[in-house]
Amino acid sequence: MSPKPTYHHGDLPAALVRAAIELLQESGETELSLRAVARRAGVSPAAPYRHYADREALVSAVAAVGYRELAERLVAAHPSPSTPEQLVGVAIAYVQFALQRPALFRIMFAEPCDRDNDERVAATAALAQYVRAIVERTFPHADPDALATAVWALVHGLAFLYLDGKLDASTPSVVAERIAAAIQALLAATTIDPGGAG
Amino acid sequence: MSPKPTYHHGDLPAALVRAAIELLQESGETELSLRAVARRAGVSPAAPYRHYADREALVSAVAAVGYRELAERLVAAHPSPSTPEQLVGVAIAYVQFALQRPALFRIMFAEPCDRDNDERVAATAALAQYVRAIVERTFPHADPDALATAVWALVHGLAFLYLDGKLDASTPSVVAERIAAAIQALLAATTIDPGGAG
DNA sequence: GATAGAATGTTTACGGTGCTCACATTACCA
DNA sequence: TGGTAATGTGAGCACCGTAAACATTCTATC
Repeated sequence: MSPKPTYHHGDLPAALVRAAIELLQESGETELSLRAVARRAGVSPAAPYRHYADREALVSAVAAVGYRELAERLVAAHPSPSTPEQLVGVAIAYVQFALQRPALFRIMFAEPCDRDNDERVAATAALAQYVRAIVERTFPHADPDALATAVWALVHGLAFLYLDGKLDASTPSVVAERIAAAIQALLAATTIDPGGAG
Repeated sequence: MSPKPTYHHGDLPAALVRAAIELLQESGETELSLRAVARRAGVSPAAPYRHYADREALVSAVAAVGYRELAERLVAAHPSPSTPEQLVGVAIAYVQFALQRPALFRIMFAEPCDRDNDERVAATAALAQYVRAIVERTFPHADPDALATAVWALVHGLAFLYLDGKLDASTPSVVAERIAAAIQALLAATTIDPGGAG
C-alpha cells in the first residue's frame, strides 16, 4: 500500500498536490482550502507550511501539474498536428480538458500567474511552445508569433466561454461540432472578403 | 450631496456594489471580502445580507455592472464596427479593459456563471449579441453564430492570456500592436492555405 | 397624527480559513 | 551514540461568511 514510509509521511509535497487535485475533481469548485488538503493527506493544518510557503505556492504546484496533464491530452489528441483539421482536433481536446476538469483548469488560469514560481512558468512556456510548433507546421507562411498567439487565444477563449456557461456545453459532441465550426468560420472569414482579397 | 437620506442608508445595495468595485480597483486582487465591502460602505458586516442572499449574489451584481461598463467601452471604441480594422479596434478596447480593471474582469469571468442571476445572464447575453452584430456586418457571408463565437473567444482569450502574464503586456501600445497582428495573422491564415481550403 | 407592521441595520456568535510560533518527533550524519 | 536539521503537531491569532436575536426607522392604515 503505502509506497515508502521512510519519512514522516513519505512524500508530503507530492501527497498534498495529489490530495488537492482529488478535492478539485470531487467538489467541482475552485475553492481549495489548505486545511482541507491537509486533512485529506492526513496531516495537521500546519504541516503543508514545511513544504509550501503559503496557499498560493501549493496552488501553483497544482497548476503546474495541470499544465502537464493538459499537454499530455493535447499530444494524445494528435502527436504532431500539421493541418487545420488536426489543429481543430487539438482545440477540441483543449476545451474538453477544461470541461472535464473545470476546477483544475480554473486554478491554472483564473488566478494571476505567479512569475516567481519556476515550475509554473516553465509549464506554460512549454504549452506556448507546443502551440507555436503546431502553427509553424500548419501555416508555414504566416508570422509564427502572431498566429501562435491568436490560435492559443482562440482555443483558450473557447474553453473559458464553454466553462462559464456562455456557450452550450450540453454534450461533448455538440461542443466538438461547434468548436470545429467556429474555427473553420474564422479561418474562412477572409476568403469571402468582399471587394477582393484585401 | 447625499441624494436621498430617506432610508437608513440611502441605497445600500448600490452603495455596496460601488464600494466593491472601488476595492477591486484599489487592491488589484480578486479577493472580495463581504466584510471589507460592508466596512467600506460604512455598515455592519451583516447589513449586506438584507439585500444580497450571500457573497456570491453581491459578486454577481458587481459582475453585471462590469459587463455594462465593458459594453460601454466597446461601443466607445467604435459605435458600429463593420470592417476587420474596426473589429480590431474593439478587440483592443476589450483587452485593455481587462488590463485596466483586472480584478473586475476576473470577477466577471473567472467564477462559474451564476445562471440564477438574471442581471448577469442578461448582461452577458447583451455582450454576445453585440459581438454577433459586429460579425454580421463585417463578414456578411459567414455563419454568424459560428463566427461570432470564434471572434468572441479569440478576443476573450487574448484578454486572459495578457491578464495572466502569458503574453507581454508591458505597455498599452505594445499590446495594441500585438493584438492587431494576431488577429490579422489569423484572418490571413487560410488565404495562404496550402492545397486548397480543405 | 398615532400606531402597527414591514423594512433595514446592529450585535453577538459559530465554525471555517490562512498563517505563525513554540514544541515534539523523526531522520540522518559524524 | 549523540547532535542537528528536517519534519509534523498544537494552540492561537485575525479574518472570513453567515445566522439569529435585537434595535431602529420607514410606511401605511385608522
